[in-house]
Amino acid sequence: MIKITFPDGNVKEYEKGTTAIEIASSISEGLARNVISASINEELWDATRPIYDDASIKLHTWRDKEGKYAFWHSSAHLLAEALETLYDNVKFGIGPPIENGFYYDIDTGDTVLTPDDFEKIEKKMIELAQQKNTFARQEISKQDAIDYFTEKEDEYKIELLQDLEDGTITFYKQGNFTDLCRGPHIPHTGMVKAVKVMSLAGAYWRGDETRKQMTRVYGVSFPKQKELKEYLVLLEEAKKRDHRKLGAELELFMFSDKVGSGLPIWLPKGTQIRERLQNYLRSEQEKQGYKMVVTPHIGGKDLYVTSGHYEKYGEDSFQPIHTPREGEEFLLKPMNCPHHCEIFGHRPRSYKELPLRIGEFGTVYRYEQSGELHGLSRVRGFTQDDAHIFCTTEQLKDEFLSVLELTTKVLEKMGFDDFTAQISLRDPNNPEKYIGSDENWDAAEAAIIEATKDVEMETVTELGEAAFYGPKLDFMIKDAIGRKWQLGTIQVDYNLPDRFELEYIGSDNKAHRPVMIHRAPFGSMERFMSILIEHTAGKFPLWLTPDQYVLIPVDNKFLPYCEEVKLELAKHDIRGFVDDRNETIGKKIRDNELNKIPLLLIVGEKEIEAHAVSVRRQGEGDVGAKSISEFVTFFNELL
RNA sequence: GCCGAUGUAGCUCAGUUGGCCAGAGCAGCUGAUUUGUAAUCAGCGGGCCGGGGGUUCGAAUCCCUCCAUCGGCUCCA
Repeated sequence: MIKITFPDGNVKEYEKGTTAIEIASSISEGLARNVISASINEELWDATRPIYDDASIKLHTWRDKEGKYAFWHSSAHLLAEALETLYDNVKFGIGPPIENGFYYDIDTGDTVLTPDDFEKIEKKMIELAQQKNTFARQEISKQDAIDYFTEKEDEYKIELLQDLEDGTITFYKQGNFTDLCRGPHIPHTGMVKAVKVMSLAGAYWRGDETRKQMTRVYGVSFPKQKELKEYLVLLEEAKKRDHRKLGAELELFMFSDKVGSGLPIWLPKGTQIRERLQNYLRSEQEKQGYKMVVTPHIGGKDLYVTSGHYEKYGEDSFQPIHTPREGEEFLLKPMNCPHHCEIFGHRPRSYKELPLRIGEFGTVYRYEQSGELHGLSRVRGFTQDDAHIFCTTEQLKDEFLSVLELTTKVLEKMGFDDFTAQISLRDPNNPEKYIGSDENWDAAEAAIIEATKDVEMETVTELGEAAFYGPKLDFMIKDAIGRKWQLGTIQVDYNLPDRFELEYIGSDNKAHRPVMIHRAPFGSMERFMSILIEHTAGKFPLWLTPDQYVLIPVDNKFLPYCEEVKLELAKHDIRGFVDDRNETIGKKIRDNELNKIPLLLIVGEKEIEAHAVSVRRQGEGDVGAKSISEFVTFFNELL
């Protein structure tokens, strides 16, 4: 007998060689049917793999990440099996699960796959799935494995095998398809009830652009047909919310070939929103003692030689601007930090001035690769809601706390209430990758960890994701339809203060080097705007939206009353406009609904008599007539 | 930057064996209509068919090239 420990601490005895599925069925048959994989002693196992020793167990189903990954991973094998059945000479790279589904990188030889092939592939996958083939796990020696793929002439698998250690290699076989794989897999293919081949893309073998480009086939699969349908509806919804589409429709921003690609132009309505966001953040920052500055859009080449950016990015950036004076060169600024370092170093600083918080809505230019550009979320010119905090190591934690507080407050104000923080720390195995003393790193990492604990923020920690100059914290938010985005960031930097030889005089009357924190709650105005548009589907919070109401007269002879109401509302800081077009009321309502104006105020004879407006909320319909003062109260309650 | 797809009016899209003056709806303009909660009617204007080069008697349509956009890859100070 072996002892199995459950996540709640319960211990039960089972026969040696029992499987996770059998353990599940000892709890309930329903659970057994849904078990996909299991963690045995924190290691991912097949649910069908016999357990011979005492172990802890955690069962995974479709509901958890591990279960989904095993499910999609198995689906990737199924995809490979289908492709091998349908096409000759297909060679396989890797086929992992991803956030939403799975892919398989294949070398199709002379065959070219097109979207027209998707249906055929899906059908074959379902046909194979219905055979309810098990995923048979087999431990195999390295040589036997290489022999197998040599005979199959699959050089990609052979290359993968070269990097693996003998004794750790396993094959999985379902139906007629055998793959090199660590597992785990679902108990049998029959669990896959719905599949959709999503798209094709090129991807380099092993992510190396000097190597062969393979065809990456993306797919997604589900245990129920209904879930596939729901997923496709979600994709449709995401398409409707696409900020590039809404940005054009609502006239928030545009691009121009003549101005250049990746250089967004903010239109009046977009600008209004952007300025309101900035004003809000500015006032919150002022409460926390930030000092705003304005610095030029360009800086002398030496500035970036000092910062080290010239060496690192000079080649791939916008090239220097030359002047009539020989040898004089300026660069478009790719970040604000060097300018802010110059501000700090401008005169002697006392410890009494620290922490010194210098903020700027600083516009920067980076020559992103052409294939990277994407709407507002990846651009070549953008404005960071930047600030740099110069402080002592001892002040780090408190500064972190106040940045966390600020960011949390700001995000909640924008309607993002689901967010976590990712803490990126050093890779303990590669200490040489980082600059700065161990002491400083330890202190900075501890400060971040303690600060997030103090505010009870949910965090995930990634080792090795820190920048070479310091650890960082990134805010990850979940939007209205469940997608995750990375927003603002807080980074500790030991590098730039060093390079700029920044110093302050301590209470001991000696010079000390300050620590620098880079932080941007929004990240950039552009990127934040893109996420905000998709999160709200263009229905911005009332305080932020360009036009809060539109006045629609039943007949244009009531236009003077509209103007009167508009003036009165303006006195209460309520902004909007009168739709004075020569159109029917039905048309005006339709157009303004589509433009997502939050409040439609309809007025005619009746309203004029009662000094009122009939209120219609966007997307919700008529909510009845209100006197002007009632409307003001109603409005303020909506804010 | 790399792979693949796409590019026709402000927007959404028709338009292939290469051939009459390149079409529609919406938007725009003009006029009529004066409207009570999601599209009033009529008329008009609008296109170097992404740019350049080529093949051809003839190119939106075929070829080359550049640019942009989209989906990925790689990248993101």
